[in-house]
Amino acid sequence: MIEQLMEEAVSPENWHTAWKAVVSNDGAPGIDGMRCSELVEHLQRHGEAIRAKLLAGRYTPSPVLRTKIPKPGGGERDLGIPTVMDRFVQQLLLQVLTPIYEPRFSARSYGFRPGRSTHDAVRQAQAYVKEGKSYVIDLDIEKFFDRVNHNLLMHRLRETVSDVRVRTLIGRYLKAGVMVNGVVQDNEEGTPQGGPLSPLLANIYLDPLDWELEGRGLAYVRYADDCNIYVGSAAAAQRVLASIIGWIEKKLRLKVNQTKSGTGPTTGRRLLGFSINARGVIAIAQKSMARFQEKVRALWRPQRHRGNEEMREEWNQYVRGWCSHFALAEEVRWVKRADGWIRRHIRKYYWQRWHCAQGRLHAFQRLGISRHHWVSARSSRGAWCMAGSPALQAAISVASLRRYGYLMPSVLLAR
DNA sequence: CTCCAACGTAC
RNA sequence: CUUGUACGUUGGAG
Ligand SMILES: Nc1ncnc2c1ncn2[C@H]1C[C@H](O)[C@@H](COP(=O)(O)OP(=O)(O)OP(=O)(O)O)O1
Repeated sequence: MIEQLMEEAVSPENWHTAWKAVVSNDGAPGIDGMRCSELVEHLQRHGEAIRAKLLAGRYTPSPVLRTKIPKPGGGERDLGIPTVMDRFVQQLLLQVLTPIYEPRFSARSYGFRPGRSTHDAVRQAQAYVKEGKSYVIDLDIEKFFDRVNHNLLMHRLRETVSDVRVRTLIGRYLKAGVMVNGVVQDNEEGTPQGGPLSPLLANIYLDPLDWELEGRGLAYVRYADDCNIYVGSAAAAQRVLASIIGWIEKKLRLKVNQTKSGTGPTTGRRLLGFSINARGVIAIAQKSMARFQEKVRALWRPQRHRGNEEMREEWNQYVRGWCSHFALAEEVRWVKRADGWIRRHIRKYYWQRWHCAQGRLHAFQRLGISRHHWVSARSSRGAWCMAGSPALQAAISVASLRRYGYLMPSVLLAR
């Protein structure tokens, strides 16, 4: 059964879902310039030949296309974009390897895994803090995907994947090379940032780290290369940090990113866009909040070709998505509670761009919301906006977020 | 539960 | 012409 993994990979059903996945992503072409929309035709024409090559273990992937994108924190990310065909083949492998590896992975690993979310990871971290482990060792690996060691990874794969064709194909993908400015270069390490299989390979590569941490009885969560270990004291944190860095460099042959990694109280350190204080309250991390504010300002900048209704719609869909992720944070929960309360008392809501502080003040006073729960007119300028679904829920004062630690609900006039 | 579209976040 | 995995929100077809 496990000997015929490649047969399973090229089965009609797997073939079809892999094709669906690549086409629905609708990503950019690789070095051959073939678009996702052209994949259907290509598979109809060469599908059988490709299937035969895969089964014979004679398929050779193309190099990936090097594209640079800016990272949120500054710096550049080197993407490696495989051709649409190679993304399809990797998708075939991903779909058969995932059910094999999923049950073997640690329960504390959350990144890139089906059925596991950032929320699950943060809630687990919160549980640790509530147990009194309010110091964290935050480990981040330097250029993680780009530095994955081929030999080590292939050894890992040998332990669980018996089908040689699958293993050699993965090996070829790792060594497929990159095209930079039209010139193909060899690569001796790394798995491409942009390969459908890369996230799974990354988890396979870091799997021993999970077992090492669990073996040491440490309380931790891991999301891709971002590993957070929770301990009860600053001294323990320092001790564990040094020891784990050594282990990672020796056993995993990876460098720990010294600038991103460190130890400290959980308050002020960020985990997946959140921060957790000593009492276990989850808040929006400063960096994520800053990004949000930046985006809000851009969204609200008046533009000629953009009408008011259009702006409002754009804003609503952005905030809906944003709030769905940060719904775990206390600030957003507070707004939602306030919204429920406001809904019960007011039928009509109003969307406004510029401040109208007096009107709001009166509205709040009529509603019995006390003064310290809202913002001064000075700090609110230009920053009032509506949160949530088109039906509206509450307004948020971006300017006051950090000062008060909560999102401010605001209510408004009739339409 | 599967699939389609739009959008958001994490890495 | 910005790739990938995963999760989530809204809407739609079964
Ligand atoms: N947009 C993306 N597309 C594809 N892969 C990504 C993307 N973002 C992150 N990854 C993958 C590849 C990264 O090696 C890995 C960890 O991300 P991240 O820690 O942000 O950067 P990095 O480890 O490559 O560099 P560094 O940590 O040194 O800044 O997750």
